[in-house]
Amino acid sequence: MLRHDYPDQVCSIAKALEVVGERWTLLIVRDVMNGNRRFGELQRGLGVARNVLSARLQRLVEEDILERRAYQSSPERYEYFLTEKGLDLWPALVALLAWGDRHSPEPDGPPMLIVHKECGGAVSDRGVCELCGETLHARDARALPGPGVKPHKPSMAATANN
Amino acid sequence: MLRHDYPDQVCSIAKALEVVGERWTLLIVRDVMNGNRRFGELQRGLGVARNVLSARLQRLVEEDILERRAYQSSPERYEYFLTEKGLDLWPALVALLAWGDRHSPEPDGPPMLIVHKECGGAVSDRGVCELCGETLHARDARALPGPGVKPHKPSMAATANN
DNA sequence: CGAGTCGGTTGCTTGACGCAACCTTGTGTG
DNA sequence: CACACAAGGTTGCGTCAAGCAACCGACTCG
Repeated sequence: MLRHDYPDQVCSIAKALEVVGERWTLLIVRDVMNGNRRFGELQRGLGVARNVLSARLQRLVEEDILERRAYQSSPERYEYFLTEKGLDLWPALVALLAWGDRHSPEPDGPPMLIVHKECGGAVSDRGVCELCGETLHARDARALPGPGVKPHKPSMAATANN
Repeated sequence: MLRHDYPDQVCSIAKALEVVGERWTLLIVRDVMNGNRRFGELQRGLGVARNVLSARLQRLVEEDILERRAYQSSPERYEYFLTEKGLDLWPALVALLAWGDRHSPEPDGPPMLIVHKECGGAVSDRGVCELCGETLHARDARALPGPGVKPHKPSMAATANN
């Protein structure tokens, strides 16, 4: 994505896409939601160029979608966590995931499942638990590897905690 | 966005973004949903470069998200309509719209409102009517200019029919 | 004391995007 | 009949973001 702004667009969809519409950004948010918090983890998991990942993380921190916290000093090492604003992207991610599952299905089934932590029910494209009917948020759900998953990427199974 | 694919990513979010994650694509879908069906309308409304719009429309037709229909011949002129697959992006657009509204609010209120056609109720970030509680789809809702709207872009008020 | 880890940065190359000009088929205007 | 204009693109070119590999500083481990 070149210039990441959409001038002359007053719509909130456009404003949202100015931030999260850049290449890799939404996938970074997804990975952090799934528990990949460190630069190296994200880089290996996504296969994104390191300089691009660096730029995205910086932008996401600036936009208050991620928070950078040191988890050790000397040398300083950092982890990235989702803020409330970042966690709030969950419904959009769930909607995109459901769309992808519906319209370009894997032969063996979806590679990633979202389930309600509390009752284990599947989560609908609207982020609603299909078992108990509750409207869920990021912290209420968990990602699991689905039947269509290929090997090597266990990170998908992690929990969305902050 | 450079190469629009995300190799090594088996997740359905990544697959969805391979198609609709390109710059302009989701805004084109939004505009078509709002009744802008022609090349010139889309180009003027979005301010996108004509060659890029051309490429996006072609890709969207290939991906079965849009359908290209002639509305006259000699000279042949075309309109673009959403397929079921395209209409099915509605929940994702609504989620992004709601996120944008919540986290980068306009001083005068949201520039675009989504309402349930049948009862006029506001639509939540999950695409659910807040008045009657129904879970909605693209055809059940309509976009209206909101209080924060600036002049010149009446197209937002059009109806989502196919 | 050399290799590896972590979290980046730097420099170079590639290719998507923005812009303006042009094209084709047709209508309307003097 | 010439000319302007509309619609729906296509073409060519310059620029800037993305991809890639190499490097760096601080520290640990064998």
